Amino acid sequence: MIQPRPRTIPEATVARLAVYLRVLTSLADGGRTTVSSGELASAAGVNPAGLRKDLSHLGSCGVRGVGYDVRALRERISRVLGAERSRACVLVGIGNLGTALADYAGFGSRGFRFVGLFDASPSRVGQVIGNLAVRPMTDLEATVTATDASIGVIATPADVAQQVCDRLAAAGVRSILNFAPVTLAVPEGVDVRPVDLSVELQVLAFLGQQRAVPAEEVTA
Amino acid sequence: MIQPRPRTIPEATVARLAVYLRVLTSLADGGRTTVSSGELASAAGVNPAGLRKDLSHLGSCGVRGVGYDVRALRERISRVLGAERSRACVLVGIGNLGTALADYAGFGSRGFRFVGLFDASPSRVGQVIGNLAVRPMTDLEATVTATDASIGVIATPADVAQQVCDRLAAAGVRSILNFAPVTLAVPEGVDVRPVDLSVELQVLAFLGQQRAVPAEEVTA
DNA sequence: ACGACTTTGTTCGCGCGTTCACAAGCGGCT
DNA sequence: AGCCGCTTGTGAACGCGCGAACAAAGTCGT
Repeated sequence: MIQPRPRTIPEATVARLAVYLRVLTSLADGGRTTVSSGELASAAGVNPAGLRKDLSHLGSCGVRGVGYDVRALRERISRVLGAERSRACVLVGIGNLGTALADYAGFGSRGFRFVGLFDASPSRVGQVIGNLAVRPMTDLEATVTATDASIGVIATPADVAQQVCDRLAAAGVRSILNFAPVTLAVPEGVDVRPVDLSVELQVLAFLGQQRAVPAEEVTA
Repeated sequence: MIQPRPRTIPEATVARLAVYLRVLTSLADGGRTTVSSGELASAAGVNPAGLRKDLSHLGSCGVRGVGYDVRALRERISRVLGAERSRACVLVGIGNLGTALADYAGFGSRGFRFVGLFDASPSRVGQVIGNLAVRPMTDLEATVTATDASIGVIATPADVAQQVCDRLAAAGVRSILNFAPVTLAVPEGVDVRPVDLSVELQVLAFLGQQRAVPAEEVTA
């Protein structure tokens, strides 16, 4: 009875689990103690059957005829995602976006804590955000090593993102969240998750325009 | 010769097309005139065959034995995505994140222009970002109507995001990019694209942790 | 205590997206 | 002009994720 579950959870499911976790926390704050899959699915914007399948990946935790215990489910998802252990993150590029990220309280409650903020501009160095002072780029490697940070966030201009990425990877960071509008090249064993705001907007715009034209198609 | 192509492009392909567009622009700026699929795929971080299939959705545009003409391909993708026409966007919530979005020059070059910045806080109203002044929330509907804005960006705190969303939808906005960590409910015909930074971080952290444990699995 | 209702957990079938592999086509060289 | 090598475009197989339908199970009412 060592490994009752397959150990592999689809990436799409993981992303949804994080959403469920958010919704469950909100429900718990509202005083709810149990939820049905239908209700939770509606709150998360997904299909009820899919939600149950997602939850089945982490073993049975619901009660038939009743639903899920909000607190217990939250606890279990939190454990599976590893959100209970605090993860050290470093953030490079303290512009408006970097400041927003450093300031965002939502990270702390999800198990992420910034242990270093870095910027190349001397005018930014020394500035305090949250309860952390911005440090010069020269301190990057030492901080990563000292804090054993496993996650790096890149919020720099595009033209320096690759070299920042190289330094992070060389320092031992294995996971990188990249907000710069470039595709990063990384060595084997490091994964990058790109978040490109222009891409998001363009997809959105395209879907909107595609939804608008079918009238023309009918005329053909 | 009315509709030589199927008219429907998979959403995943659209997202990648936006990336190709970015890479092509970068290549054009570097003076390149032609690229092979392999080269472009490597620069975009995807499989060469997949890239060719993606490109095939918009008709043949490459030359066999040579590759793709950088400028022509860029032009065609740009046209398909509708990036040539300027789209009016409104942005609600001018905190650090909102300021970062309003300031980001990359949107303009991709066919998006902000026509209104809104914030509930009187202290923010009047502040000028880019070349636009922040306006009070009361002006929201009038601005959307007057500019025929089709895209709304929500960068507000979570607790007001839903009501902002409702107002945008009621005013005629059909596409919404949501940075607030909540799942928005929208009427039929409106689509929302959520960008939740906590979710991104959690997925990244989970993949990293999942990659770290298989050693334990070997012992079993 | 028994029956019926509610809700979970799972299994099946479908459609999509991705990947590999091959044929067609074009340029360059002789 | 003809051949060769390179690259595109497409067809087919594979795998995965998604959605719907069914059986198990537990609770509430009588």
